[in-house]
Amino acid sequence: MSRSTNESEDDMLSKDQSDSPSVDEGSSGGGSLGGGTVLKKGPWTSAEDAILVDYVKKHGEGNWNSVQKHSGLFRCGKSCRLRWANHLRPNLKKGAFTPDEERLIIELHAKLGNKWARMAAHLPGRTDNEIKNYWNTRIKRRQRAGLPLYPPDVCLHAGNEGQQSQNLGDFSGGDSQHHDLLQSNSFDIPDVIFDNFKTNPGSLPYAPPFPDISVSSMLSQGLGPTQNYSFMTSTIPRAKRLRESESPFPTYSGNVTNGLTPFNQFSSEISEKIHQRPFGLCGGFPYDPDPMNKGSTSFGVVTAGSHALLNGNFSASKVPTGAVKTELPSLQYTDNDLSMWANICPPPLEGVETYIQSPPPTAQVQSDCPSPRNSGLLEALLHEAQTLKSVKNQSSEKSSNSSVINSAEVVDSTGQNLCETEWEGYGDPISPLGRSAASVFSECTPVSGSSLDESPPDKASLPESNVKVETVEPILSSDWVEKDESPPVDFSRPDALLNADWFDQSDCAKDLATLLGDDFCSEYKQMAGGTSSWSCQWNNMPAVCQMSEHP
DNA sequence: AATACGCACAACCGCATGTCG
DNA sequence: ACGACATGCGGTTGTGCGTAT
Repeated sequence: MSRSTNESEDDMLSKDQSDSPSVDEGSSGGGSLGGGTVLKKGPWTSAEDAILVDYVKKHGEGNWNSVQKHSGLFRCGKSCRLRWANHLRPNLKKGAFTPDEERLIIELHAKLGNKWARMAAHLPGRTDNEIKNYWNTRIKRRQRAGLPLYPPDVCLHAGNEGQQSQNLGDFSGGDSQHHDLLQSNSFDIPDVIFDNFKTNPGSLPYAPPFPDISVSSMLSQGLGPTQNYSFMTSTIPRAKRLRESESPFPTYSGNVTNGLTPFNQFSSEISEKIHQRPFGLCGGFPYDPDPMNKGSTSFGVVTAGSHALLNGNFSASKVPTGAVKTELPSLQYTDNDLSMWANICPPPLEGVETYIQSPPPTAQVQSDCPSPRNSGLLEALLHEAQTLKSVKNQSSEKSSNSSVINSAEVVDSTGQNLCETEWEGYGDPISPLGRSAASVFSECTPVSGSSLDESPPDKASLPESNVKVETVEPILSSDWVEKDESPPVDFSRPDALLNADWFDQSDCAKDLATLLGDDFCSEYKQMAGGTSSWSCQWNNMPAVCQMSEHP
């Protein structure tokens, strides 16, 4: 931002002032108005800026097309508006982004996706173009380095922050909000959430045991789980954020104690975002809903913005059927994409096993399931929660991992990819929520080293064939770590699959490891071995989506 | 010193949306 | 309801600078 075209523009100034602007059709070319007037294009000169500023002072913003008429500027209204908004507008903040701003951008992008204008609304003095440029260069850098787009703690915060922010009002009108965000210096998870979760240590960290109640009714009644509804955010343990403290991203250690209820915040946003971002609260993440992209391909759904690309884990064998954009964080589904949900939505509650065993879900379950398309994101959440709940119930009814093994065997016998089905059990691959666990892994993998942006990926040096799950030390619970006991398989945890014996031995495990990336494994190993705080995080995790008010 | 490359930035373009007659 | 117009937004491209080779 420090760069200014004015210096070079000044050189052009004399020329532009002496020459008719209409003939400036140099390298930048020129446009023409209907009347035959050739509109100038390319860099703005100081003189033009002055003219535009003067015009705005006199006439105010707006009526950009009349600028050319009244001010003599040979610029189209669009160009004038852009110039004003990005450079001439008062209170514009110039210079590099501060760490706080960078952090906020990341947070906002995690929430909003490529909604630069909305993000800019949270960054006083910054323009959408600035933010966009910053982000684009940033993702290029990270993409090149094979790093996840978001710092792990951002993944953790994103949903929560989004929830919090909703109580502060709509984004569009949320000047107060972004001030709060900036001033509070607190993107941390409210401690109240963690405290709450301590009372529910057995609850699913990312598998919300939603009660069988209508989400829409919850919305309509304005009630819902309060502090415990932090579903996706809590999938990223705090330990990751601790690691993040070593990153160039500032670590926000303050506590958000605004007394707001995340669910209320969330729910208030749902209706607004359902259509534009069916991915939902965490849909801002450019996560691939399907960690392996298999669901996408198998159902012919293009998951634009698949982060597999960004992570360098993209498999050529899984090229989506459509055009793949290298970056579409907002992951907005097309109607076609959404329409698929109705066909792949597993039945609630008891349907998981059936769902897992069933070959193509398309022919399966749909009737009872409120599809995200039909009923909105929250219903999708509910659906997933129910699915997860079923999984958990199964795993608890039987011995810790037998149910999944059975499911896996069944699936294997049907020829369906175990990994796919297993992950589907945690979320529809195409569902906007399907990213819940796996995509978090791929996206929010903690990054060791001192720089998230610069540190090269470890995975690059690891041959895929060497990816063995047993090399990945499962996230350890501090209890049995100290006791040197074999940990029970807790399928409520994303790493449970890696810990399970079946996983070690299955071919799909290798596939999964390959698809998730070696960094997934190695970093989990790092987490397990590098810090015990990670293991503690699961125990202290907020009861994701657990509604204490609705046991 | 010359070149290639990456980065940051500015600006343009196309499309979507809103407003008004 | 419809079309024209204005505006906003996001994606993309062009350009200059700094740095590495």
